[in-house]
Amino acid sequence: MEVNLSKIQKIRGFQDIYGEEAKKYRYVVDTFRKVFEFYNFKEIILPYVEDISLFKRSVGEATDIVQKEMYVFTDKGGREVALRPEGTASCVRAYIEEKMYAEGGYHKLFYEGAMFRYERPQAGRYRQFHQIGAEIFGVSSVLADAELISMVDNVLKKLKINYKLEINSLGDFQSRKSYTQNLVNYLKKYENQLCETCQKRIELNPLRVLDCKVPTCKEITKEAPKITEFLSEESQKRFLQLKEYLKALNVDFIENPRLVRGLDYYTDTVFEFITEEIGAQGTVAAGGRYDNLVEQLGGPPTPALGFAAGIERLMLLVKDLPKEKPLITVIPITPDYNIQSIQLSNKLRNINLKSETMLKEGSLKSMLKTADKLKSDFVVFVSDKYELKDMASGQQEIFYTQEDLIEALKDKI
RNA sequence: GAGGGUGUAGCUCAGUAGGCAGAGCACGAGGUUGUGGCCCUCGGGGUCGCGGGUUCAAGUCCCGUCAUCCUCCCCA
Repeated sequence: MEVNLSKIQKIRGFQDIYGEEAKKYRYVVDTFRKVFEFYNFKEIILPYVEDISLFKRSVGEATDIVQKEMYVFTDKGGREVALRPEGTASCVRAYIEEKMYAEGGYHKLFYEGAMFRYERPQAGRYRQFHQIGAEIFGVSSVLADAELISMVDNVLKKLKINYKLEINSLGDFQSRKSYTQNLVNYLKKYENQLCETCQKRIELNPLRVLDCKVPTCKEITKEAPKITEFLSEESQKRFLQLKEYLKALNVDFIENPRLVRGLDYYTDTVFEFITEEIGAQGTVAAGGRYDNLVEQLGGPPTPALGFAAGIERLMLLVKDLPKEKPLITVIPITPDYNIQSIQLSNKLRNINLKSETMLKEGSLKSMLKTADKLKSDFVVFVSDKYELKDMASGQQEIFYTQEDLIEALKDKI
């Protein structure tokens, strides 16, 4: 078998992120991390591979994620494992496994990294994609819901992107159950008018029918019972309070009674930050409360909530990146000045100036051209003197000592 | 899983009716023997995504396949 190395390419739905894109990635992530820090969230670094049943039991056996999108394999020890398709499940598992509940108080955690879902790639969707998210364990107060949503709102504002926030309440387990029953009864009356997928949804995931884009389905669900009518008194109170807190925090939101989320574990608060600027995959961040999940996965009853943001989708919306430090490129006029040049570069770096030594040898003309390609803001020609060139204006100044040169540079930067 | 668009130089793309593989930009050298961007000259670069078929002859027509983009489904 002949193998042509030149033809190896990245596999479908995976990507190399480099250059400007890598900067955007870093910018999005760093913006979140800074805000997390001020909200006193602590980082948790989670495994990429988990026992497959973790996702079956949390995300939901019936969901598409579990049914058809997981990267599953058997390891050499015969374990059925999966590349994580989302972060909350692992985070909950860790919370229980590390017995964080025993430490008292409550826990605010954040994570970041790759997730894997075997789907057809399209705009803003990859098979390996990246999320950054946060979870709060051990708090039932609506204050937590409000602060979490407001925190995401803050980050998106810092990133200067256009979005809208939709919120809804799915109610507690009981109200969700009685609502679902009512909805199913209603939908059954119109079953043969619904689209094919919605007909299946009646059994599998009736709430999702509310989200259907098919016009006839929309028409039918318009008159359907609304979840808000089925909320328990407690859930209603919570939802009212959430809205009050959000207003107090100057967070603009839209109430969307049709908003349901795809994952099984949500209770009460759900929210979605949506944009219309990146095509069909408009959700950039989403989350909600999941008060039963910790217990479901074998931990003590623990109220919890969280969110996750799609880094690639946010990258599509980020327009301008923060300004970078100006670049000073040091060019030895002949190889005789190589040593002086590398020493000068080092000196500049040690005083926190960004410096590049011209590593490509050639005519002075070609070196200067390369310096231009590297987007140098300044060039220093090193000979028996130092000539500082401002690349934008083309003006040059001569210095006879490195000290004088550095003083002049400091003034300009 | 279903539907549609696109694969020709590093990049963006042209390639008419099947008849020698092209342009612009980028890259390299020179014009300017110590100075980038503008201009001029010259130059290096291609398994035309891959495999098969039709034909005297295929980038062009046919079949398959892979990749990519977009849409549905679903999700961040």
